[in-house]
Amino acid sequence: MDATQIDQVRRFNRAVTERVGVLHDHYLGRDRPIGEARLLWEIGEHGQDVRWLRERLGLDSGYVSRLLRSLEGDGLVTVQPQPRDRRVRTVRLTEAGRAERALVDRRSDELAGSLLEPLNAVQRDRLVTAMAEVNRLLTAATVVLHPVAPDHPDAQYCLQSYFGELRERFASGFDPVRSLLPDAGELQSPHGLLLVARLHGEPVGCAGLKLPPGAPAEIKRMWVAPQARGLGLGRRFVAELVAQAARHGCDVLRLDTNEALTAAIGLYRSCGFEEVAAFNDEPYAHHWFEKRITGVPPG
Amino acid sequence: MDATQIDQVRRFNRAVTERVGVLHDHYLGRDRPIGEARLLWEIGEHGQDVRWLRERLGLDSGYVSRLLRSLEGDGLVTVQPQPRDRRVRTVRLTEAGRAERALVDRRSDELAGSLLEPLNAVQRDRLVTAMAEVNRLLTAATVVLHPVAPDHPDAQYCLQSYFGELRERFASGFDPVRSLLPDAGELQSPHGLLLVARLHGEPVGCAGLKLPPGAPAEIKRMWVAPQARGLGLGRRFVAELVAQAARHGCDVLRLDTNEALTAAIGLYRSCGFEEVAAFNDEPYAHHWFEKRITGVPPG
DNA sequence: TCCATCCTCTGACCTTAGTCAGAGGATGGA
DNA sequence: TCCATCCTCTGACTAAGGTCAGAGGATGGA
Repeated sequence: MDATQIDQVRRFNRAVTERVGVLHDHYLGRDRPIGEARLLWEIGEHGQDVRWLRERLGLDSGYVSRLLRSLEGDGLVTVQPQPRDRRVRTVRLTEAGRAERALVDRRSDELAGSLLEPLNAVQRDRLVTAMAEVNRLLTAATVVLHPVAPDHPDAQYCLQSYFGELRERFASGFDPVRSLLPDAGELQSPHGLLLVARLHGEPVGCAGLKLPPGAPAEIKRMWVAPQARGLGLGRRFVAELVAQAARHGCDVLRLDTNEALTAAIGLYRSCGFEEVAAFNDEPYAHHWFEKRITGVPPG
Repeated sequence: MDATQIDQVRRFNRAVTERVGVLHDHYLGRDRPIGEARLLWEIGEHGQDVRWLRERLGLDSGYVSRLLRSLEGDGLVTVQPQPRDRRVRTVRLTEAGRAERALVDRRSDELAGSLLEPLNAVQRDRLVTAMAEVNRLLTAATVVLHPVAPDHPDAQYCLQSYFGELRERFASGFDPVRSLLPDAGELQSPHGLLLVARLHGEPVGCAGLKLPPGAPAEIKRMWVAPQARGLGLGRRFVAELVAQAARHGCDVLRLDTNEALTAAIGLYRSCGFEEVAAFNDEPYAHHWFEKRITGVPPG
């Protein structure tokens, strides 16, 4: 990360917060405070529980309540107790609220249009392409990795999704019972660890590391949610597990994988893993890989 | 401008205002309101007049005054009358103010770093490249074109810069008196027009159009400031002048140019101009171009 | 020298965007 | 049935970020 890069990022931040930011508020907040406009937007076509809105926008309950009273006063929303749990209240847009939301929507379109409008076709294409790239990489940078216990709900969600996907993709199907699965204890300190990747708090991937004493460390159960693919998350998991294994004094990292997982195989190769003879009798494995990790620089 | 593009721009706006915006405030406003932090930043190392600051940040004079009193109270700035005009007041950073500004600077670096930090080297390169592209094109989209009178200060600034540049670049030098220069009246309605391009209010280019009755329209005095090159501004000028000429019922647009202006010659060719025989005896011209503009679609 | 204009400042006022403490109804498990 | 807990709401309060009108000194041209 050199100074030129930092500098470019700063120029970008300045340009974007000034231009997009100012326009954003200008277009969205034309006749109501942007707090209300955002709330109106998040309520959506089908309504939402108040507590979901609070969570989503990260606002104080008293404040949301006041914003809702204001929208209610303008006849844009109705608030009613949820039938199933009458402590919770559900907000729904009225006809007028729907129209108002459509207006906000149209203004967002106008804002986007005002950025593209002065440009010619070639420039527009380039701008949109570059924006998509920035988006993708900012999203990638927003993903955080945390070690969790294998029985944590987020871990369970990832592992179940992982098994489900293996079932679909393996030619032979997949039955966890037949596989050499590390049990919950094996992916916990001190026998190993399990990382979960989260994007905006939602789990979007996992990767386990087995650290058997006196034997090479082993990557297990690496999975990336479909919506988080293309962000370089697999590579980041591998880099992190390499660093963790090195920290535990391992000098070899290995793994087994199924021939159906072509993207994963490509990833391992490009991360410097080399194919070796079978080192276990995992019935679902077709390929075994190994990488020497001593002296691997971190990052 | 199709719906997919609009959609991508909206996704970009959302991602960037949320992520960069939130981080921005978080880093900048850690111990003082961001209004003050911005002001501190804009004062800069060498001080600024109060009225320049007001202009630059687009703030009310009373508000700026109050912010300055607050910074003054914290011992970060001193405000003194400007010697040349004692109505104007000049703000300067104190030693403490300089230190505080350096802190803001460091935090901006941190913010930029926090966006890059989770990425690997390849991703960082790509992100920085894409940000530069977005920056460039957003800047291009921020440039506005306006018709002005040739004696307007902004027009004069551009024309003088243009002549100065010709003097340097032409092998034979350049003396306005020897050239077939359209006089001020010729680039004004109804005999023609002069466009000035502005970026954040600063003039960054000009382009004139002569509309002689019964003769082809002619492009004159097209110039783009060095800091605004690479934004497609020349092409935009040409497109706008084509549209204007067409609106005045012209079906042919022509121009002459000097062999030293290779970028301009390339631009004219790629805009569909074709080289023709000399149609005037401009002493500084080596190439004459012409373009049929009837039925040219706008934009 | 006078007067209109310019620049800055102050006081009064406002909205937005919150925070915090506690009231009060609804729920669910003991 | 009771009680702790959950969810929402209200009232009281705060800071930030302004706007507006007018005061008052400085300036410059007639």
